[in-house]
This record gives sequence, C-alpha cells and structure tokens, in this order.
Amino acid sequence: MVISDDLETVKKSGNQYRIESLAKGLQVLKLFDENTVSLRLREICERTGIPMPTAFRIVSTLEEDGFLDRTPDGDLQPGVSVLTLGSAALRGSSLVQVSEKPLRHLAETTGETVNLGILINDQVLYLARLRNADLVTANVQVGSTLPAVYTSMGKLLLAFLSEAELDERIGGHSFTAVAGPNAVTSRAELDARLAVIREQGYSIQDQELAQGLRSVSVPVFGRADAPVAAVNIAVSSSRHDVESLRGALLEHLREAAADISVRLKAL
Amino acid sequence: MVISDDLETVKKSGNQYRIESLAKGLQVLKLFDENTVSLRLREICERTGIPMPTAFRIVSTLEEDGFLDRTPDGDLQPGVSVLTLGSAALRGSSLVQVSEKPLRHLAETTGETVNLGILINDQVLYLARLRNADLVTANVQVGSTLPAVYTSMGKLLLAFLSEAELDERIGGHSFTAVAGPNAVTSRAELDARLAVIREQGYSIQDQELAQGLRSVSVPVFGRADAPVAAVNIAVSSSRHDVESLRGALLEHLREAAADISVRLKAL
DNA sequence: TGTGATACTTTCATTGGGCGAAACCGTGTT
DNA sequence: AACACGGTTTCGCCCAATGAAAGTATCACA
Repeated sequence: MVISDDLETVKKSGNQYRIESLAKGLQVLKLFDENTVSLRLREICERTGIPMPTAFRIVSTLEEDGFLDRTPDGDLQPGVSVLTLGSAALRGSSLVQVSEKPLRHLAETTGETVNLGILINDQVLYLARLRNADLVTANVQVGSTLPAVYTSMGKLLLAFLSEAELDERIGGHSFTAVAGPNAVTSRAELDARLAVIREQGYSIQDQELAQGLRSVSVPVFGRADAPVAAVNIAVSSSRHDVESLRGALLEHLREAAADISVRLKAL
Repeated sequence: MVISDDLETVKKSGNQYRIESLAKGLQVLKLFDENTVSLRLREICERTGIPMPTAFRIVSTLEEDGFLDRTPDGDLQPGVSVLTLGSAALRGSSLVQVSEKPLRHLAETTGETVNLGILINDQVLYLARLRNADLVTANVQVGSTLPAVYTSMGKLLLAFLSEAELDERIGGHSFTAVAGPNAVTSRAELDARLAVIREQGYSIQDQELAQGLRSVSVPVFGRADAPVAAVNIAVSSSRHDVESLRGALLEHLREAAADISVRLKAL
C-alpha cells in the first residue's frame, strides 16, 4: 500500500498505526519468559533501553491491570491477567479441546511422549504435550516454540506450504543454530527432505534437534485441505530406532490424527 | 498517599502514573476470555466504548507484537505472544513445577479430581487441575478464577488472613452471587465458618459453589508460616458425603500437601 | 446494475498526555 | 558522614495519540 519510501522517513517500524506507548508496554511484558520469572525495574530499563521514569509508568499501568505482580520484596512477575488470558486462549482453542482425548489415548496405548503443535512463522508452537517417564526428552512445554526446520512436526507442516510461503517463512534462515548431529544445514537439503515428507505423508526427525532424540509426526486436517496442526510421538533414541518409528507407532499416531481430524470437521 | 481529593479532579483511576493508551490496549486484550475466543473490531468498540479509529490502531499494535492474530476471515484472536507468555508464567512458577508429581500421585491413588489454587484478592486462581472421569464437576480450568468465599480452597486461604487483610479482600462482598444451596450469605456466617476452618486445619465445601459438588482443601506452606496455596479434592455429592471427605481422602490430601510443602522449602 | 448498509481504513487538525531530564527520596554501605 | 544505588516525583515541552469526518471495500437485496 504505502509506496512512499521515497523519503528517509521510513521509520524503523513498518506499521503506520502503531501506538508507541502501547508497544513499549508489550515489549516490557515480553521480557518475561520461561527463563525470566521475575525482574526489577532497573533490569527492565537495561534490557529495553526505556528510561526509568517511563518504565516506571509502564510498570504501574501493567500492575494496575493485573498484568504484573509484585513479590513482597518488590520483584516484578507476570500477574494474574497474564495467566488467565493465556490459559483462556489455550483452552479456548477448539483444536486443543478436541485433541485432548485422542492425545491421552495415544499416550496411554503407546506409553510414549506425544505432542500437538502448529506452525507460527518459522517456529513450531507446542499446544499440548503429554510426557512419559523417559529421562531424556526435549525441554519443551505447552507454549514453547522450536525452530520448525529441526523438528518432525515443523518439517511436516513446512512440507505442505507453497514455495512462496516457504520462502517467506524460512527464506532468511541461517541453518547455523545449535542443533543435533543430523540437522539440515542448507536450504537445498531442507527442500529435499520436505519432498520426501510430501511423498510419504509423515515426517521423521532422527537426532536433528538434539543427540538422542527421535520423533515421527503426521498431519491433522480441518475442513480445508491444508493441515492445521501436527501430532507427534517423541522417543529416546536408546529405545527406538528409525524403523521402529515407522511401524506400530506410526500406525497409532495416524489413528490419533485421524480421530482429531474427524472431531475438528464435526465442529 | 494522595490526600488531595479536595478538587473534583479525582479522575476515575487512582493511579497518577497510568498511561492511558497502554491501559486501553490491555483492556482490549482482557476482552478475550474462556467464553470469548474471537472478536471483530466493531465488537471491541462496542464492548469498550473506544472509538473505532483508536481501536483500529490498538489492534494493529497488538497484532504487530503477536498479542492478537487474525483468522483468514478477519476475526481477531489471542496471538502467540499471549500463549507463550501465559504458559511461561504458569510453568515458571516454582509452585506449579514442584506440585506436579505430588498432584499426579494424589489423583492416581484417590481417583478423584484434584486442584491447586492460590488466593488473588477475593478470588481463587486455579494453577493446576487434574480431572477424573466424573460427569459433573465445577467448570474450571487452569487459569480460571472463582469467588473465594464459595470454595473450599478459597475459604481455607481466607481463614489464614488477618482480620485487616480479610476486610480488605472481601469487605465489599455482597454475598448475592449465584451459588449453591449452602453458600454463605453474610459476613458473619463466613467469619463463623473461617473460625471452624482455623480450628480444624482443613476446609470443606458442601454444595456451596453449586448443587452436587463437594470438596475438601488443605494448605500448602512455603518457608513463611502463612500458606502459599491450597490443594483440594473435588467430588460429586452422589459419590461422597461430607463424612467420606473427612476420612481417607483427607488423609491422602494431607500427604500430598505435605509433600509439596517439603519440596517448596527445599528450593 | 443500482442502492444502501455495514465494517473497516485513512486523513487531518487539535490538544492533552506521554516523555525524559533532573531533582528528590530512602536505604544500605564504606 | 559521605556516597551509591534503586526507585519516585516534578516539570515543562512538544509530539504522538485522538476522534470527527471522509473515504473505501464488500455484501445484501432489489
């Protein structure tokens, strides 16, 4: 739409409608993640570059609305609103609701760790996860994201994208992240693997994410003919080789995915 | 602090540091809850009273930062940032982490629905919940809140507050909400029940929240001598009478709570 | 094809609210 | 007592946030 990048007034942000003060507040909220349980005002300033009085006002506002809480000693933590919002969003998703029973069944019949994930840009977002008792598993939780190209769910979902969409999402990927021994290291290699996945209809990851981890994924379909999500079974390499994944586990996985797909279409 | 309510400039909000535009953005975010999965721009305007151009800008900003997503047909939904933030906050809480195993054990040995909750103002916030197969249960999920005075966990946690704190939290409570047949209906009645709870060290709710539901709760302690959370067992009244709750179930519950407390103190 | 309604997008002028420098405060440390 | 540090409050400037109003796209119904 905006053709006028003629002047140097392009601004850093592409959105002409962005409200700066709101964006700053969101930026502060996003500082809190799995590794960052609590922060002090000073740390918020350091990490964001926002001057202290402004950060103070932002924090006051976030606190007032329950998005931040203060521990007795003044540390700032995500507040109730964040919890309620997040859980509501997660549970509100019909995909998650509908998957609950099939996933539980899958986990029980196979005894393995199972996951449900969707594609967000170049990342896989884990929407549900049922862990088994394996000592070594990927360190992900509901809400975590991982680079799509190193995971079986991610590659599966990438495989169903058009060439253009694929470019858009992973065109800039550097393939240099720390990953497992068999990780893809170039776009060409990725394209080849995606072709195989398209061919066989399922996706396997053999120690691509990390040493010792394998997984197999299949698609979940909604009403449209593109997959809306992926389900997988993740195992320790010590207990299952690649062929084992292609056998009974894949069969159970397919049943679960089909079950979820049917329930989705029935909505 | 601010003694000057002398002028009529008291303003609706008590916070002199509030940033209006940020607050409005948060208000929009909060529209999304368990019953509100998606909204249109027009609905956002109607529900908040924010004029459309402003709402448009707010939504653009929230979208840009991943706090809102747009379905193919333009409906607005909570975005990835909300999911990741919320789950991170939930999982980041050491209380939830530490409770996982004991709660699972409790659920398995008793076969009942078990919950973990904390007190937020006059509400109980459910941090963890393991449901059994009962047809009728309270319609709560992780992240849900319920009025403390109608729940066993809530009353238990209220019972440990000082008179002043109690006043502050439920001083304005009207006791008129739709609740179960045995719900407390006055502050005096509540005080009496809290006294009993303090006496016996556990809390029972017998169809106070809703017809057909009973539960029993005990406290979880951290390093301080006030409880940090409550654990409960929630049953259908058709399968357990009140005396049954006081028996073996209470015993198992106490063990789980003690287990969690020990783990908390070991951190 | 035309008419109108609806929902959203863009413009624009006006102004109040957001902004950061700087001063201030409280607490702990040397 | 002097200092440092983290947080709070003041103050005045000015621009970014605001909403009225105009513009556009889409759909429904004739």
